[in-house]
Amino acid sequence: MTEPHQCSVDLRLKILGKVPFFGDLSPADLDKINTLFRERGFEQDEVICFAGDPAEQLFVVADGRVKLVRHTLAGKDVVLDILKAGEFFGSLTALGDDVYSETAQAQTSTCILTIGKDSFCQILDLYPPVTLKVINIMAARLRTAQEYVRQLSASPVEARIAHTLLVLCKKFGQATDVGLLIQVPLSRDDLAAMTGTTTETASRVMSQFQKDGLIETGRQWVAILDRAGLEAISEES
Amino acid sequence: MTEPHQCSVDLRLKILGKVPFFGDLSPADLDKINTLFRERGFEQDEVICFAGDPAEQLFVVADGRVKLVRHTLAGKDVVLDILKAGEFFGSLTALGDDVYSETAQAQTSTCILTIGKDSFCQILDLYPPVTLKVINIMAARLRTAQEYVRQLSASPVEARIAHTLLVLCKKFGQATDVGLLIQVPLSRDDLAAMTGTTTETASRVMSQFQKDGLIETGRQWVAILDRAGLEAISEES
DNA sequence: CGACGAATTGAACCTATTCAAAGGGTGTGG
DNA sequence: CCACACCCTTTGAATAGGTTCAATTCGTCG
Repeated sequence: MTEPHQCSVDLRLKILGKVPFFGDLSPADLDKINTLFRERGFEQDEVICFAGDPAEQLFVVADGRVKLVRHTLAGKDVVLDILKAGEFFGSLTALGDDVYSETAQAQTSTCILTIGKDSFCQILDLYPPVTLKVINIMAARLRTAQEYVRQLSASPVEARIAHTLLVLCKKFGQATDVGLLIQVPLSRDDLAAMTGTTTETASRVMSQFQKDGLIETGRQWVAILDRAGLEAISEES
Repeated sequence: MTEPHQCSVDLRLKILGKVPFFGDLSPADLDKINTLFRERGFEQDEVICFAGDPAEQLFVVADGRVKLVRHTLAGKDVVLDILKAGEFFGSLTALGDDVYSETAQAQTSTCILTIGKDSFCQILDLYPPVTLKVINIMAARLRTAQEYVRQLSASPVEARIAHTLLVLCKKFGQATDVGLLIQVPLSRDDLAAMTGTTTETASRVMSQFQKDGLIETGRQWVAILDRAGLEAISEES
């Protein structure tokens, strides 16, 4: 059931074209770049790379969902982001004795394209506009992380969960007859790890949201009914 | 007393050479780049750029300390970082409808070098290695921000304050006869805003640390006496 | 249908916040 | 040079928001 994904060559090209920093390249260039990537499939819950391992690869999600996690000594994990097709993770440091700073785990069955950091540097050399885009994306991610910090510092749990739901909705939302369904298997545990709280508290808040008619939710799924309502809560404090 | 700083041309070149992404350039190149920068002085507490303003400049700290702050609706500020000479902030997005995501405030009297984002893009065009370095620095900052997130999510106040003191010590510490003195005017308010807590709690924790012989502290200053002790606390949880 | 993992709910507990008031160092003006 | 005022800091007591631990219910997959 959860067989590792495989992608056709066509799909690979399409995915690489969707990667933000390759978007503007010609098909010929994309084709050349494509040859530098290898492909690997991962089953659900399988770990793609471990925090602390030497960082030698850059990964691009071709299909599926990937969860970026930081571990703590006490075993309380923190989920930093959930990625979809076209997004990348792993080593972005051209050189240095670096290790992966977070663990990447397949949240669904997944297909990943990988490239060695040397090859990636070659690409940057060959296509300067790509480099600029990479900087822009890094800047955007930095801003997101800082916004995350602000929320953790200053907002109560309710607001953080509401905000997280909205972010997920924007990224993974799909209109259905039960509202905007978030296309990610999302447990209370995951949600807690994304908002810096506990499973129980996440559950309580979600129950309340459901009672208030803001969302519809069940085992590993969430649908948003009232975006404006969630926005109001997310701005509390 | 708190006159805006001015820098000599020599100092400017020295500072620009210290900026991580210009470090490897030849003196001639540095000189050329220098002409693209303007200089501005700021007094203590003066705001250099406001969060929300159109982001058109990149700033480099030439002298002094600069505090990066995010504001919340409730007026509870969050301090994201404190910068010293050679560090940069402001617009790093080459293009787009962007605004500054945080307010930058002079924590001491300060000299700042500024460059328009177009000029900065020119530099990136001319010196590809600079671009790579920028990516590396962005990656490092992203990692730092994510570590910050992890701490806020998973560690108690004591650990976060201990950790912050260690980070500041590493960056601003100077050996004196009262221990490693942190060369930044640091109020309990600032510390609270850096660790996502309140002034009162920060004060209590600092008092306890002092009682335990870990630090020596007073009005707007801190010295570290026992690094290992703080490290032990920062790893709690 | 049965069993396991996920989600819910309750109650006690605890950390950190809030509100309030008092103490101290610094720098300024008389 | 001293005194006052201001701001930073400290401390206390009450409160609240969230955690923890434990038990139960629910949903989904095999």
